[in-house]
This record gives sequence, C-alpha cells and structure tokens, in this order.
Amino acid sequence: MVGVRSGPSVLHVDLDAFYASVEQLDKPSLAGRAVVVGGTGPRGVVATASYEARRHGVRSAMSGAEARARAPHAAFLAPRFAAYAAVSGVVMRVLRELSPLVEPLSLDEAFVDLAAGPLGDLDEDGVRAAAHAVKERVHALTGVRASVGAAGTKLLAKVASDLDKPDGLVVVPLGTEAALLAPLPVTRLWGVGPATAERLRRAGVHTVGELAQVPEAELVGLLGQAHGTALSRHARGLDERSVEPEREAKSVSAEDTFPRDLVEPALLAHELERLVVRVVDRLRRDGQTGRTVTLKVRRHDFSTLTRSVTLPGPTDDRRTVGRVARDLLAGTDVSGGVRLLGVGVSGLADWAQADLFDAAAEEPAAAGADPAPAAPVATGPERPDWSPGLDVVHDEHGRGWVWGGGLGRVTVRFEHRGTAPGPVRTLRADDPALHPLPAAEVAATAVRAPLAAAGA
DNA sequence: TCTGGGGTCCTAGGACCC
DNA sequence: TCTGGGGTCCTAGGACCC
Repeated sequence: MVGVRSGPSVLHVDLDAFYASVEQLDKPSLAGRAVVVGGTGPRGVVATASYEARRHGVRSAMSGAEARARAPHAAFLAPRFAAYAAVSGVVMRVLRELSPLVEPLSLDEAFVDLAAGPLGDLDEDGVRAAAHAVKERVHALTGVRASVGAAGTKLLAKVASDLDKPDGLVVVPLGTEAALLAPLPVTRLWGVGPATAERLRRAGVHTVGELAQVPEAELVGLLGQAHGTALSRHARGLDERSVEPEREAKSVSAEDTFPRDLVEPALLAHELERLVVRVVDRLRRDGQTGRTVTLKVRRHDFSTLTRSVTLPGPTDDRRTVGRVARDLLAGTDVSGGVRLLGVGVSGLADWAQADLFDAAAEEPAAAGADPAPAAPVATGPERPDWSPGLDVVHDEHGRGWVWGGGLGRVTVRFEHRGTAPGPVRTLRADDPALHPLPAAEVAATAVRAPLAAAGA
C-alpha cells in the first residue's frame, strides 16, 4: 500500500469488448462484423457486443431476442470462457511485469499500482508513457485493445478508463479529481445502480457534483450506513482503497436457467444433482470446503428466493451437499414452475486449516450417512503414486481412510490399533509416512463400516 | 416467446451468550 | 420479577458489478 502519492500511479486496465474481440481474432471472417457473445438459448442475454453490434443498439445484459431484432445480421456466439481466460492470462502477466500489486476484477479488467513496482511513483508524464507502453504490449501480444485510466485512486482510475473507450488513455492529474467527477451523472460512480440512482433522483440529485453537496448524514439516512458514507466520500473524489492482489473466494455456486419452466419433480431433482456436482467439483479442484449450502430458486413469475443451511463442519462431499440441497428444495413451493435453480457453498475453508479437523470430526452425519468414505481427489502433477480410487492408506497410526483432499494434500482419518475413530490429519499426498494398503488388505478392510460411521 | 451466470457486500431480525 | 446492552452467528433478501 502506497501512502500519499506524488503521481496518478493507479491504473485501471479494461479490455475493449473483450469476449467479442477474442472471437474476432480467432475467426478472421468475423473481423469488422457485428458480433454478439452470450447465451444463445431462448432465454439468453448478451454478455458482450462488438463495437459494430453496438452501433445497432446492442448492449450487454440485453435479451438475446432484442439483440436479434436490432442486429439480425450479427454473428451470435456462445461464450468460450477457456479461450478468454487464456488471453486474459497473457494480459495479467504483462501487468504483473509493471507491479506485484495487480488486482483483477474479472477476465477483462484489473487495477495496477505502479508505485509498488520497479517504475515507482511516476509523475503524470511518466504514467502516461507507461500506460501507453502497456496498451501497445497488450495489443502486440494478444491483438486485443485496452482502455486505460490512471489516477491517484482506484475510483478515479476506473472512471477515467471509461471516458475515452475504445482504445482510450486518460490520466487524471492529482488535485483535479472532484472537478472531473462533478459534471458526470451519478450512475458513473461504482456502486450506483438503478435503485440508488432512482433514490437520488427523487432527492433531486443527478450529477456527482450535486451529490458532493449533500451532507453525509443525509446520504446515510437515504442509502444506509456503509453505502452512504462511501458514496459521500467518492462524490468528493476521495477514496483510500488500496490495490489488493489475491483476494480469496468466499463462495462457489452454479445455477441454470431452463429453456422452459420445470414442474416435474424428477426433472428438478435431476437438474439439482447436476448443479451439486458442478459446485462440488469446483470446490475440490480448488482444495476448498464450505459449511453453508444455499439453494436458489427463481419461479415462473421471476420471484427469486434463497434457502440456506449451515452445517456443523465444512464439507466437499457430493452426497452431503446433495442431501441438503434436496431437503431445501423439498421445503420450497415450486408448484407454479421453476425458471432457475442454483446451488452455492459458502463459508469456505482451506483444507489445510486446523479448525477443519475438529469440525469434521464433529460431523459424522456428513459422511456417516453414506456407505463409503470420500474418495481421494488429489489430481495433477502432485497426484500420489498409489492407484486412483484407492482410498485406504496407513502410517504409524494404523489404517486411515482418505477423507478428502486437493492441491497435493490428502486428509485422512486414522484408526488407532484396536479402537476407532483415530486422529484426522492432513498430509502431503506424497508424504513418505503414508503408504497405500496392499490391494488384498484394502478389499478386506473396505467392507467394514467406514470410520466416519464408526465415529457416529 | 422480456429479464444469464458468476460473484461481492450490506442490512435487518432473531437466537443465543455473557 | 423485571429489565439491560453488546457481540456473534445464522438466515433471507436485495443492490451491485462484470
């Protein structure tokens, strides 16, 4: 974190019409044509429109039907996130050459704190040159154009990157923040959406300059404590937030809108299970577990509700998450038809966290309800060298059932000789103290009640 | 054939504990 | 028997962002 800056050394880099640009680069026949990327089904919406499509009035978040009506000649493409992530990775690497403090906001946006990097806290001209060099390097390496804003704060950098799109570069000299903001509509401020804008409009506030004249206490009364105080400062160009790399995920979720509303219980159960699998697979891939399972239901009339349950301990077990999700759905009135189902897991914990062990040990119901312990999920280069699917190991504590894993670690619940259950330990997957049981012994052992159940 | 899918943060009320 | 605050956790909903 840089204290007082001597120059506008916070960059906001925003890739122009990113998804559509990648598609045009990958398919030369699309160059110069209207391209719309988004859901292509009957209920799809536009994720990104190329500038050619925008000329016909196509916008992000517009329904696919409306986009087709406005630009029937456009190419309508389903998103290919893997392709976008690959290009994004190249761009983020370019940014990290400038500074270790890079905060991605999405695949196509990031803040960079130049003052924390080798260039230091440059003056206005220095920042302009650096930003120009970044834009050229991104274009040379990926073919994608970027708009860049530079300022003394994240707030102003983000506003600035939006002022001269596409392929823009706007540097905000220190001290000119409030003057730059004053004539802009309040909707240009981060955090002012339709609801807040409407409240402000009713209070007679349309521009940021007008907002800056409203006493903070009045804004707090209108918008609540957190939003009111933040907006009051932002309206005057004040923003102390630092550029934060590596923010940890707090939840993982998956949801689907169906082409038609679903009413059949069997279909709903099937879709729910698919969502559970998607969420749990991502949890495990990231080596995480969570305590709170949330069901989201959007009904035929677009009314949306969520129902959640917090478990005694964290889990990444498909059957546990599935059981909770089914119970929540069973308690929900879906007689009118379901437009969307979603499943989320929050209250995330890393497998390596010590408190996991106690919590897992206290939650026999999670795994005990099932006939077999969780299979090991360690994958990739650090996969342990025992055969895939083998989930019983031993060390000096005796036999242990692999309870879960990820990122080269496995969590094992051990059985003390003659007693059960034993300690739960997390070990590196290639820990030399850990040995797979001989196959014959596994077969003999596996038919016994799993340790998780024995602890119940 | 209106209105995606992935998230974050905040608020408010009730339970519960000290 | 009546009357407290403060803090934390949980649940539900809503606003907002890309």
